[in-house]
Amino acid sequence: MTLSEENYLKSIYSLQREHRKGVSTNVLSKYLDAKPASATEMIKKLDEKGLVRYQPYQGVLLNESGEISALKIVRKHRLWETFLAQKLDFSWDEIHDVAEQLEHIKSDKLIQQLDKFLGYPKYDPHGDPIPDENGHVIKMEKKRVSQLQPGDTGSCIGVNDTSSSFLQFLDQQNIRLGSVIQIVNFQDFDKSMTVRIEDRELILSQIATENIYVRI
Amino acid sequence: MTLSEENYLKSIYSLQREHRKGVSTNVLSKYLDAKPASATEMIKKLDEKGLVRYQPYQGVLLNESGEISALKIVRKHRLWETFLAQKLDFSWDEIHDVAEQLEHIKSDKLIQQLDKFLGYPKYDPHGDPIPDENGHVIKMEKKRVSQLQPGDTGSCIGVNDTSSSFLQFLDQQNIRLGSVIQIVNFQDFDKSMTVRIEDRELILSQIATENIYVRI
DNA sequence: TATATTTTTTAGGTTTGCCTAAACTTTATT
DNA sequence: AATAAAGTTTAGGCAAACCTAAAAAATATA
Repeated sequence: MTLSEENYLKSIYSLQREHRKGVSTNVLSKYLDAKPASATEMIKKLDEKGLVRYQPYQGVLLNESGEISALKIVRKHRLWETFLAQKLDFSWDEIHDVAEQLEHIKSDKLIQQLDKFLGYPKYDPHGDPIPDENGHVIKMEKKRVSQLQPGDTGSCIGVNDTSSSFLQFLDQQNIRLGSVIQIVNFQDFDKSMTVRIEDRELILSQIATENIYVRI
Repeated sequence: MTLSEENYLKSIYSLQREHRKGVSTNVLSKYLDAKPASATEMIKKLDEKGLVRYQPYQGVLLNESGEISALKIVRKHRLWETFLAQKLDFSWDEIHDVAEQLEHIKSDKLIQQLDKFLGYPKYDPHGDPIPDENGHVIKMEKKRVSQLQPGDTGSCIGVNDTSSSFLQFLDQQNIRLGSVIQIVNFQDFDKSMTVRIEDRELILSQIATENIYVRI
């Protein structure tokens, strides 16, 4: 499997959660920062290889073998993220780009041994579950901070936006994995929230609250 | 720099030790398992980029900036080899292929942190010196076992042949980095040697003695 | 030295993955 | 329902890195 094929599979995997009826060419190409024509081309290739279900104009979804392949890449990505954070002291925002490269290294033994070396972690540094060797993932009940009510409390388990500017913002505000977030109140006019983290209060914009995941 | 360019640079670096007047298209293409025409093409590209000195029909050599680039790749390769051997329990013969992939990952911070994590090693698992950040390498006086005389003693610091069959043979014979090898005697008819390693004697063929490096 | 052999380069082709522009479908609007 | 807008596909190109076959240069041999 080529690097490009792997990237498309992983992208379709991420997008099909929110696009249950099919990931459109447009959405997929935007996600990958490519043109729609390129996406169409690759989708057709993956379809011929039997990794996706695709009807022209109707979007694309992974089939069973495509999902297995995608989960293998996700597993590698999350194990490498864990390695970078735990062993090499990478900060949240520095992790992504490098893991994106490392996930394409081809060696079963490498991943096995890395998993062992890290102590068989269940979650990556963003709080996302790491699929096991057979592609099984722990299902988690994630909520966005924006879905909480004043008075509710949750602990931070991950983010949606992984842009480095957002991750840097979180670092600056001392919001990290496991941080306990309590909703103090909600401003209707701009949908921002005042929250308490550790012993101080701060205001998070709507954009911010929609991009932080918590477990209650 | 593309993956292919990096592979060519690294290959020229390795080959120019033994081909001081210039690495020929033929030698280079064989080393990389490609056709001579492909090598010519890439050499011309590297020449245009100012990384090598090249005269048609006269072979190719790295110039200063090419050497710096090559040493950066060698540094990455050897650090990854060290990681695989020390932290992930890879055996000698399993290391090479994976390091070959890992060496192309682009991230200065990754290499810096990896170096630190490994405790700033000076030598890789094959006994080759790891260039520092500025491309400086420790020069070592390596000898082949075949160059020793009966009575001489050396400690194993590396190998020339890195084929997995040879590395497996060394594993089986318990010859590893740091093993102390003493020459017991030399058979003239087939140029094999009887050597003592730890507390037992064994016979090494000419091929074997030519492919094991020691420091005296 | 002339010729044969080997090595190297050039010319032209292939595949992968991207692109733009034009044609075609689907969806939204009036 | 007809038309406009948006999204998708097709057609034709391009660059990188490989290839084969033929031409050209260097080296070896008679």
